[in-house]
Amino acid sequence: MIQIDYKDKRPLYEQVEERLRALIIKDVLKQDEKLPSVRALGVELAINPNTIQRAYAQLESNGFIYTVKGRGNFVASKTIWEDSEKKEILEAIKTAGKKAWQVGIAIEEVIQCIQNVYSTQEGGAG
Amino acid sequence: MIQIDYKDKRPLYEQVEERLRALIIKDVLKQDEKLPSVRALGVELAINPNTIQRAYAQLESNGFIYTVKGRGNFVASKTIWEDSEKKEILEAIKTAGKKAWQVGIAIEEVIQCIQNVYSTQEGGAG
Amino acid sequence: MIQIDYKDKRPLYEQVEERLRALIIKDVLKQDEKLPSVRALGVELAINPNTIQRAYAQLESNGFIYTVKGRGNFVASKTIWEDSEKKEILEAIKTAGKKAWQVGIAIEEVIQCIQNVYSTQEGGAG
Amino acid sequence: MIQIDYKDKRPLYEQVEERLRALIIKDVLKQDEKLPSVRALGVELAINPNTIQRAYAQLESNGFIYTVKGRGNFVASKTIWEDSEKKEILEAIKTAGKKAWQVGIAIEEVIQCIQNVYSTQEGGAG
DNA sequence: GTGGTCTAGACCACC
DNA sequence: GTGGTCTAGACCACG
Repeated sequence: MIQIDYKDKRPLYEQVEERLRALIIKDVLKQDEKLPSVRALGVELAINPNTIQRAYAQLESNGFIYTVKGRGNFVASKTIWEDSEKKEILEAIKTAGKKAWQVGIAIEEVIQCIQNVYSTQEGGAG
Repeated sequence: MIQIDYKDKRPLYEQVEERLRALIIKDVLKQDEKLPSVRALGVELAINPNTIQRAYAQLESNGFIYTVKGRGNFVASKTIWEDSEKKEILEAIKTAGKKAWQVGIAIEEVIQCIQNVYSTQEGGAG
Repeated sequence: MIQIDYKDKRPLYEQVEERLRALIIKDVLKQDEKLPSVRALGVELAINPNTIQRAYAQLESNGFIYTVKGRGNFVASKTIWEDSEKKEILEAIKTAGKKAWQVGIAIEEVIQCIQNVYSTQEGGAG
Repeated sequence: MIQIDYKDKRPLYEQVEERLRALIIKDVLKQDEKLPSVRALGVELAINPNTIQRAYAQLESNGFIYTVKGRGNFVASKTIWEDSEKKEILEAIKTAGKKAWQVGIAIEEVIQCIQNVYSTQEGGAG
């Protein structure tokens, strides 16, 4: 399902969280679909279930999944996280843009870079 | 000179490093200008000199400052870090752009956002 | 595991770093093998764990090992450092060769010296 | 006469020593020629005379110059340092060669590298 | 138990 | 005075 990179310096739970969030955003995991249990995913990734638990807790508090006691974890509706996620990403773009301006990168170069990304993604994945 | 945010969860030395790097990039600290001594800055920020030392060491190994034993730390020439810094920033923009594409933000909105940043910066500071 | 030379004037962390790097290069420490913990090696060498920590940090930033918080330090893949290491060594040979030329050592003598080293190594270890 | 690089991390006195040693080895400074006084060189390089003094002391203890109280410092005879200098350089070549062997650099490549240095030097300087 | 950060205080080399 | 190293001891985050 997902892949752990032990050479990544971030904590494991953060990696698990990021990977799952990506799957949800890309709609690989559909709304109301059940996620693997903490134990199952723990076994699959050879990771302590506590670590998986923590990743799930983060995802829940960010609105990406919801938990039903005794049943498991399920993908939440897009409507819950979509707006805040978009806002966060635009914020990141602003910050990066500011830095680009500071080191004197021309706006044309930045826009060119963005257009490259979009055309590559649409061509490669779409 | 700089300000520490104790609510920030990143390590102190990283904050100090980031703040000083920003000052150097914005050309507030000019080439060959002397930085405050580790002890002086330590006192000013109420931080242990060792922590300042670590920040300076990082800045040096990234080419932003150079150190002369017994004399102090000085701002290095732009030419040393300029290229790698630009590359890093464009990389950040790519990453952010990718995420924007994934959550379905239109490219026009991203470009609009960038243009806002540039016009604000040029008007406000330039 | 390794040996500290207190007559050596270089800092302790640099010695530790050098010794471990040598073990990695010689393939005594294999890829993904776990290094001793900072505390354990500190006890073994009668050195403060912070000093070991610094050596490990340097090795990591040079790509010789990778660190997983809460797990330990592990030997990285050769492919990461191999090229830069080779370049560095050839640079050292150039510098030494230049000096040899300056004091008037004949090229034949230098080559003879190199050949001795290689035949000794291949006979003694290989 | 010589040039100081403030971005060089080695102590100043070591740089001064190295530069002067190079001039002596290359025979730019001939035997029994007078070196500038510590004060004069200090002024020229905008360096504390104590630092120059230390460099001269090192050069003297290594046999490259000799001091006559009240007269100044003079270049010593080649015969004094030539042998030890050669030995030291060959030692450096051995060490570098050993490292080259360890990372698997072919002996042909090392020899090629040496030959390049020699032909370049003889062509460029002679 | 693992690494990572931080402090306080010491000592050294350099200028 | 400057930076650089080292120690001892503490606390935190991670698994």
